[in-house]
Amino acid sequence: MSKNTPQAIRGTQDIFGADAEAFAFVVETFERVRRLYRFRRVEMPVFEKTEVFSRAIGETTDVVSKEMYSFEDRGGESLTLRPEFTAGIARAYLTNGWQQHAPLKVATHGALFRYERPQKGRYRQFHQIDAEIIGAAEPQADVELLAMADQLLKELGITGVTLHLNTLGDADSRDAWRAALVEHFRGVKDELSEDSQERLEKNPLRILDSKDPRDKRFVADAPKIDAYLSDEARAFFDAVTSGLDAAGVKWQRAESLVRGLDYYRHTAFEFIPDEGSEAASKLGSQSTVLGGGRYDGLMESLGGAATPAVGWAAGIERLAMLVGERGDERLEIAVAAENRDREADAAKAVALFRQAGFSAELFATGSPRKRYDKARKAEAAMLISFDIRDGQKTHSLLQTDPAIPREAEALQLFGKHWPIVI
RNA sequence: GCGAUCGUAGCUCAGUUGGUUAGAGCGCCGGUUUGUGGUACCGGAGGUCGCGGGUUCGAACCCCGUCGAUCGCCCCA
Repeated sequence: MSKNTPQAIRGTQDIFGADAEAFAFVVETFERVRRLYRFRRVEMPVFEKTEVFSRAIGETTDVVSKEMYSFEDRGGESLTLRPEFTAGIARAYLTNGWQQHAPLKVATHGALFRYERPQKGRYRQFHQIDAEIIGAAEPQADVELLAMADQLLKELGITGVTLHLNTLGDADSRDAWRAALVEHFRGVKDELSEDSQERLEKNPLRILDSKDPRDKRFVADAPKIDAYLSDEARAFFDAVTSGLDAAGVKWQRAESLVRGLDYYRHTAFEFIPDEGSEAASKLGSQSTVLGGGRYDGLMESLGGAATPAVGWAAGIERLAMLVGERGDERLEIAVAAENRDREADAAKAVALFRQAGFSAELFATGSPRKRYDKARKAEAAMLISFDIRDGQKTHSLLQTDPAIPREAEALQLFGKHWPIVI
């Protein structure tokens, strides 16, 4: 590579080959499943006014305080490349009067941006699929959303991943629990890890899933959310779990699962690879493959009326790492021109096949005597060769197993123009 | 932001305690062989050894810096 060639931006990816096929498979499967659940497709802007994210996600979160790609446009307005979908969708809901469609089920996918150090399963420009139900207060909405996530993972063929489920309660429950946690950990502050001492001020809930052994001792006997749940919050969670059981969605309770963003209430969940599973090793140190929850307070933070909502998002790259190798689709027909004077015929044949809906590839460059071998390496279901031998135009056909559907049709089409010799 | 490992041909990698003009396989291009055949052989193109400085008679190799990649911490999808 010339030193004159600009390099790609750190943390961006040029996805190609098997990785690109796996990526496309994830998106295609998502599109199919979201139609099954009647989620409507939305397309969203890639950037928004910065305040859309800072107000919705929370000023003190890492995402807002240090990971946003923000810049001023020519009018001096602060804009930000979306670090997530939910805030932008909430803004669109309010801006466009989508209340008229409530309860509204929407789905989207695309690129997101976060300024972080890249590592396995983690990029500065990454991609997510996303599903939201807005304007639905009932636990059935949570159940439907989770059932869709569960079915998606199954249809992707992903195993060894389990739904971890928790409730953060309503606003009052969450605040009371938070206060109790702060009190509990403040008593042993000096013995906590440095990170957790900081978390005590910024985000005490996060101490619960600290990996540091110094913290784990105190996490075990920390106050549990269950003791602070209001009757309504408890009934809501019970309805979600029994709904999941009825829908056949396997789940496990994760009392210390909290989600990083400020707007979550009630249901919070993540799909996480089982420890020691193949999925876990494929993902490196990234664990969450799909995560989300209920965000009943978010619309108000953007100046809208209180609107209950639930949603989730999943990293396409992470899912793609779990779906395994997906090669290119098999070439149906390879056409070789083994003589320069047959190149026109070969090109014509390829055009005919393509117009009839067959995938076809032409091999008519480089040394004529090597074109057959090149065509052979394409491993097509059918190989047709044009040549001239002893002054006679010849056509040969090689078929390999398994045969393609419509094989007879392809042969007939070819036979209309050239005699076949087998 | 912090830490560890790594940068040699388009790709995967050799390269001895520092010692002539830097190598292989694959791929690419050409030629020969085979002639219903994924063969074999021959040849060719392609590298300021990431970049900059230092040590040395001499650096791909040692030292410093820098850029990049990978993996981990934090956090997250």
